[in-house]
Amino acid sequence: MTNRQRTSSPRRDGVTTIADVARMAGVSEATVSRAMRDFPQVRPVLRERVLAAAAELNYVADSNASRLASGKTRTIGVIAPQLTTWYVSQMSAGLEDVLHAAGNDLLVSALSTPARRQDLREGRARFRQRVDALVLVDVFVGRDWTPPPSEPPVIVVGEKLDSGYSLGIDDELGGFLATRHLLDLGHRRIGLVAGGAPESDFSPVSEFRTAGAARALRSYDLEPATIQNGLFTIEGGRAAASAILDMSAATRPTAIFSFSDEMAFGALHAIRERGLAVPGDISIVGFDDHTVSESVGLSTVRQPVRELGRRAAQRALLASSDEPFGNDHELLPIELIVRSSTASLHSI
Amino acid sequence: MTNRQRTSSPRRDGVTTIADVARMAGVSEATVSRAMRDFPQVRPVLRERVLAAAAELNYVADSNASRLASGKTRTIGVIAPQLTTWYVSQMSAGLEDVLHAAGNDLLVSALSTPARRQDLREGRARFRQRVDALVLVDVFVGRDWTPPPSEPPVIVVGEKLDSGYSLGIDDELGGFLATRHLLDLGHRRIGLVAGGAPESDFSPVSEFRTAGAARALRSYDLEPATIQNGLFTIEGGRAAASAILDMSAATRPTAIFSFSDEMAFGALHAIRERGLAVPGDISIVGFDDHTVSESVGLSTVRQPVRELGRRAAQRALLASSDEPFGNDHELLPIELIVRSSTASLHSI
DNA sequence: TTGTAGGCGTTATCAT
DNA sequence: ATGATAACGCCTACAA
Repeated sequence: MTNRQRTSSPRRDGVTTIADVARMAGVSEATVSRAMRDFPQVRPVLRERVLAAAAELNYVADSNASRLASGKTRTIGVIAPQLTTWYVSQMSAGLEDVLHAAGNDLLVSALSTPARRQDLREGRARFRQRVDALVLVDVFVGRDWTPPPSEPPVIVVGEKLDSGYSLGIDDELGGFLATRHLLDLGHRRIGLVAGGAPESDFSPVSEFRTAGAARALRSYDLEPATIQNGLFTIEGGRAAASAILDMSAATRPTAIFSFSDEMAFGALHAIRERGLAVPGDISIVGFDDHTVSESVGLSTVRQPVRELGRRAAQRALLASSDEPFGNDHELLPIELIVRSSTASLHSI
Repeated sequence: MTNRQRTSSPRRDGVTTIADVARMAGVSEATVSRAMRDFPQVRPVLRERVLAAAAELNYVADSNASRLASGKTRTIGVIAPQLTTWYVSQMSAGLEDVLHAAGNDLLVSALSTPARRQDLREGRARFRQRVDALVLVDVFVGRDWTPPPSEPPVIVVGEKLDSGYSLGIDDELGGFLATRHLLDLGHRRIGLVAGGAPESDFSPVSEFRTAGAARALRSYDLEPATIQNGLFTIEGGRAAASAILDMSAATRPTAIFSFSDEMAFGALHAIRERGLAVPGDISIVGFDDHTVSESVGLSTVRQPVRELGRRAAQRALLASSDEPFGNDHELLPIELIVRSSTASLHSI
């Protein structure tokens, strides 16, 4: 006997369900479901009636229920080491730009410890089964990594993957451009402020920028005067610059290439603290084109971070659909921006 | 006849369900559910067996299903006008700090248009039925606003609500402190760079900071020399400062109080573009203590943004539980930080 | 074009 | 302490 006559009022306080709308519109739940999702086959009359009823009742589909039933979450997750860096916040904004337009949500998480990174590698990711795709920003999984099959598709930003989808910029080229700029200005002793987690080695990003710098220097038969780890933080940049400024006058660089603008801000601080002038006493070029860089006149290599976020989102959306998942590494263009923090060595 | 014998293999590719674990551990689904959630009543032996099976099968509960069944999403949403500001990214980091520790997720969204703000006011919020609580950052709903009953509980950051829970800082005091600092240095013509959306009036934040500035000025029988809208962006700050610098020498302020550090960065740029020096020709004090402010020597009023985020998260968690929802406005301390962008008028 | 009804995977209620 | 089993609210074959 199937007369389990549904209690007509929703159990939970005042939340209207699809059944309420169906009743009010005088159609079946299926029709409501279809009408709400703009399925073409519903007759305009009915669609109208359903929409009106839904509006009247202030109805929205319970996303958990839809997800359970459909198997799609309409949610993309983003994971980054820290949420406070300029880079990550630009990236998130770019992601949100397109995800929101596509009716998807953005779930964010910081990946603080290396242990958690390990989890990720092994398929115990944070957002497992909660997202249709995962965007990894500056979480360096290793280029040979392949997401476990139990995981949602992954888009990696900032590292080139052998297989799978990744995107970023040409870091080697960026390192080359920044360094050549300094060489063109006559600098021959150039210090590098690289970045990476304290326990780990440098990040792949740093590796490539360093390689690019080395390539530029090689044409003059030179090597970096020093390489410091600035941890990609302002404070780290300051410490790194301090160490550089502590070098003896004979070996101290006349120019610094900082692998992020934020580290360059810290370096500028250290330099000024010592009463030195930029670019009078020392030149400095950054990387990113941080929103503040123009204001402080920092020469830098601009990368289109927000656009990177948008592309990543588009790719994530694609990956979350049934589309066959492409395998490639997309590169966005970068550009050297010369401002007032770099000057000819001879003009000093 | 109820012999709808469950197909024993999961329908979707390779995803293990609670049934798989139950079978492997030789217990019921209910026990698996309880063991996984650390319910006290499960015998240690069984718990072990379940956990082992779960680990073996790499099982994690499908969150949509749990949510549907339990009615709790274990997710908090945050909505802000833009995601790229320093303030919002600090806030998000603070939220994530505590949410993650509590096993909750963070859903983020930008609230770009005023229309959407209207939606929010009327209970058509973006994350309706997707989150256990909503944190509104700098989304000014009006102090008399009360969330519609159909909505999740709301925590408002940056605006004091008559009823409901809100938190922030004493903006009036902040405005007072910054302005008194300039007055103490001998400045008498002080320009304000306020903020607010282009179409709307100033934000409540700006209102209060302006009021604080006015109070400080009043003790000298003064008024602001000018008030410009810098839109809380770097570029807006630059434009606002330009407008101020265009004033005739007789009326041009000798000091600027910018309602955010980011606008101050833009202002610094505008000032230096004209070949003017800070603080030699003009003093400037900001608001926030942006991460970069120390590097550029900007005097400012520090507010503990990340901590604000943490508190908001704690409150959101509380609100999402069954706890009765407190009604108050929590204020966090602020502090004037004097650096090198402000100097005595007479030392010029 | 619309309705019927059987899942989706988990939690919660009730027995035992 | 454990096990059945009915929700939870929606979607999607399939039938009409």
